[in-house]
Amino acid sequence: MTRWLDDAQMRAWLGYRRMRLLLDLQVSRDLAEGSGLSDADYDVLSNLSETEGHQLRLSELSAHMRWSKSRLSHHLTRMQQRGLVTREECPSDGRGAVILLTDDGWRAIRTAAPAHVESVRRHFIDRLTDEQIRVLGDIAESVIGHLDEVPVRTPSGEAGKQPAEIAAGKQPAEKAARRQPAKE
Amino acid sequence: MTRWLDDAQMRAWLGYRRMRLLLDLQVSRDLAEGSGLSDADYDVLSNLSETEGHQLRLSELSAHMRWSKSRLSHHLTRMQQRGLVTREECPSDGRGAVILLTDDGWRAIRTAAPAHVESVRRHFIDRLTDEQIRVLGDIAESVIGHLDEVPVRTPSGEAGKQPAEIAAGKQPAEKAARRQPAKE
DNA sequence: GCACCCTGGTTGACATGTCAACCAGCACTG
DNA sequence: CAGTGCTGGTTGACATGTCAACCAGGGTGC
Repeated sequence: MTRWLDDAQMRAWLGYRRMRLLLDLQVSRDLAEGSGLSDADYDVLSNLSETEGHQLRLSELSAHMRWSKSRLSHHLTRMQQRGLVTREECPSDGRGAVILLTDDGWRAIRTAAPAHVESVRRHFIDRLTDEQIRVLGDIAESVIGHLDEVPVRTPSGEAGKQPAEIAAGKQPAEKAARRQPAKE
Repeated sequence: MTRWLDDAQMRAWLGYRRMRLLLDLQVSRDLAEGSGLSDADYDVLSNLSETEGHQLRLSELSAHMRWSKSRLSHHLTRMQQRGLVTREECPSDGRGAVILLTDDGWRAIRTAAPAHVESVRRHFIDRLTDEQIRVLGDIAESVIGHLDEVPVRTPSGEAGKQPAEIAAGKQPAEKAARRQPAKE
């Protein structure tokens, strides 16, 4: 006996789906036009830019982004060809790969960030009330909290490794303390 | 002078991004495992299933889904090979293509729907309070209302053709009035 | 040190999405 | 009804993502 959704639930779900469709489309388009970076590029750069030394093991990056290693590896190859990142051997683990943000990569994301935040504001943040922003934060926290427990689908174990942290701003860092633009 | 996001705004934006990442991943995985349908398949079938006669012009479908005609055409070719839909000439316009839901397609979505709603509930709806659901509906409405005005990016005009409608449940229809599972 | 297995990462084949070129059919003009 | 141009849709080339196979290096037991 299926428990279908009632009107309000349907409105929320369909609304979410459509918002997602339109919002992400618009924001990535703005990003790409303004900086030549794709959504995925920005995420990668943003994660790297936040770390100590602008570098991260491939596996750490993939775990945090929830990307498969394969996907990340492929994507890094392309970003590497564009000079945004480089790969280096890992000193402590012969198999490992350390991903390094290049100067160009660092410059790219710092340049892209302002317009990106502006875009996020225009299409999203500035359309919401403070109250809505607060509630949305709560909603995301609940949903994420639940899903983060679901192990990442891997053949054998290695389950829920990610900290339950939700935030962790993502931006060219620097501007210190107050986190900035970012995305996922 | 960039107006960076403050803490609450950052929490909402990053939360949204991460929720999106995890939630959509989980829901599509459930869907695929349970029914062999991809997210995209489900959307297409769902839109067709709601129409009079289970058919739609390709262009109407693409406009409503906000997919490019190219993408839709490619996807339909694959779905056609799997017997979920068929293409027919349009009687009123020699160039046109009418997309038809096949019996198999209809059966496929009706079969998939219950588990899909269940999945949406488990990972999303049931984790939220009524209040949160209401506010999320409002949020989506605002954001979508704004974005729907932005014309679909096409070489020449044909701008904002889509009705500003947000909802329009998406489900195997039938169960009449009260709309059901669905997804964008 | 060796057998054995697990882990980190890469790779190739294939699925899916994007972009631009293309083509046939409607529509308007003269 | 020829000329012109726009529209609906398809196609091929290429970008991106997924999946499974593979491989080298690390870790453990002996």
